[in-house]
Amino acid sequence: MKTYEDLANIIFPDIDETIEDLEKKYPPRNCKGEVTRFAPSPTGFLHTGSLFTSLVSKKVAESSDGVFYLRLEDTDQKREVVGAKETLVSGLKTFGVTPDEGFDIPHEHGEYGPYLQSNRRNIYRIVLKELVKRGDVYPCFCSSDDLNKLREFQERNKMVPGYYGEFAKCRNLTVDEAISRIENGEPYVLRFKSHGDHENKIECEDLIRGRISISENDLDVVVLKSDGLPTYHFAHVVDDHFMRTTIVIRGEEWISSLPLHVEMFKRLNFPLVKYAHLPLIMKMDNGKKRKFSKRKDPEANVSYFLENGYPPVSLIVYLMTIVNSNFEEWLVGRNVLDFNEFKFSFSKMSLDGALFDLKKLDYYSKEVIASFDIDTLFNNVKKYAEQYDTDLNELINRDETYFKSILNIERDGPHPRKDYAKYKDIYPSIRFFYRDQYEEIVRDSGIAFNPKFEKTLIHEILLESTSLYSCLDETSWFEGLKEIASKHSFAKDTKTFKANPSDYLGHVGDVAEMLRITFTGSRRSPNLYQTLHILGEDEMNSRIAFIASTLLK
RNA sequence: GGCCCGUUGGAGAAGAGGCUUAACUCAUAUCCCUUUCAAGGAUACAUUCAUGGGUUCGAAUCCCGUACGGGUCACCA
Repeated sequence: MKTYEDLANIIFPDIDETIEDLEKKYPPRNCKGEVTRFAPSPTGFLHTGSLFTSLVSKKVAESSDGVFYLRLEDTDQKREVVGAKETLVSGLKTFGVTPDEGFDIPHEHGEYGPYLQSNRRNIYRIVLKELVKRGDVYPCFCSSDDLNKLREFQERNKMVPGYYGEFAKCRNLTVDEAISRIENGEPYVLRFKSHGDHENKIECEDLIRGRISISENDLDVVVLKSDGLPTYHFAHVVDDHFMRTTIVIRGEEWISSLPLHVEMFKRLNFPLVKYAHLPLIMKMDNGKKRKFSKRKDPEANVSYFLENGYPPVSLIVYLMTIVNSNFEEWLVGRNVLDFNEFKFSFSKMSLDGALFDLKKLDYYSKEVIASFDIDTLFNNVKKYAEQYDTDLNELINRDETYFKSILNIERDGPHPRKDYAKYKDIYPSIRFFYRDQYEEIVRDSGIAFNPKFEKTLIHEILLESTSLYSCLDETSWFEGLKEIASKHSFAKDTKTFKANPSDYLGHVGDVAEMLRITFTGSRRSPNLYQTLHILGEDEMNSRIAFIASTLLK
């Protein structure tokens, strides 16, 4: 007659260490703050929702003088994607949600590692060995086929599906039988023997939701898969205990497995961590709310924002508006770039999923871009262009100083221009500054002067305007423009014109438009005077001559 | 379907029994400013808090039911 101890030794012949040893190896931290973590699995890109979760985790640690670490949950090799680890690490860095400790490339850092779950195999096996000894974990030889049949049977009979109670066949196997099947080479998994009863309710405390009452877990879940790696549930309990996490911050989708986790903590005699379950970020789809989807929503991938040239802080600021409801009010009257000084609190967190609002992102992104000083802006744009925007990059490389002066139009003063929500918007609106591009614009879309005015008149005004270049400042330049306008029977300002429209051909605005179209090929452009001086006198004259010649054809 | 969580304007939301004529931000609309645009300024936009009932002198706020939305039921996390 064999014992659980024999079983444990057969399953884990190489394990000598105990939970006790692990407790000594990973002692409680001497850190007064909260210990939080971000624990993604390397199955693809950095998800916008994950960024949100990690942002909150980072904020909580930061505001309590604690630790925020990164742990990679790579226990599902089938889903693992090459390069995903790097993407995750670099993603966090570019968004400024940098961990204090944990997984990193090339080397992880911290005293509580390894921070890559596949390297923690032995830790799980040590804990598991003890659980087998205690009879809390048992081998299960059911095939996925058996499991499917069980499930179908349960569904047919309208029973709760799952491996539990009387349906948990392998839980009642004798130790002798289990041992002989293992020795026969039969594949098996390890399951946790639940003591729970579905009829009993337990109360769980959630930092955001308060008390949640849920039925006890009664499922004998798999804790060790046949490939020797643990499942999420088990790894979560072991890792967050030995890495000394104090608050587990994760998505709302985990609430339903909370009873299982609570039961495991109890049976392991580990003090229960605190939990905070975050609302999911949602998306409107055909009038229905649903959670962000990897496949359907490009914005679910954080790189969407990078590719479009949103400054990373813009996304973070936007996410902050969802994180805490009082953030926006706090921000009023402050510089957006000071967003980091905001104090996070769980109580100001909403309970239901927010719809992702691109328009609001754009609004804050304009604020962010307008708040950058010109050098920062220039460097950011340059980096963006190098990576994602070849057209823009080509223009920048022609002459950086020239490009910088374009970027800097109307950025001084109390109300800097806010025309870009993302760097992708830059190229189409500034390319007219470059001669070849300008000619392309004129060729492709033509020159559309207001047909109200005679071509000869436009021609005359254009030629006269060349003398204005020497004006020393914008005021005198504009005065000069008014003189020209007035000379040709245009009102000097809109008001005068509106008072007696029949007395005039038009107003200065019409005259300015002629110049604007001539220089930029468009009726809309940034400040004309500054534009003119960036182009330079020669270029101005050349463009006037170019357009003027077409007028007299 | 079982279980869990949630429900205040188009969106994010404040609100903890009387101070709410429901804050603040985005969006939208109109007006002002203005040589165009981007801004900036002003105003408007929920007679009502999913719904039905209850508790109370008094409810968006407390209780119960209903509806709706979301999540979850894997050897995925």
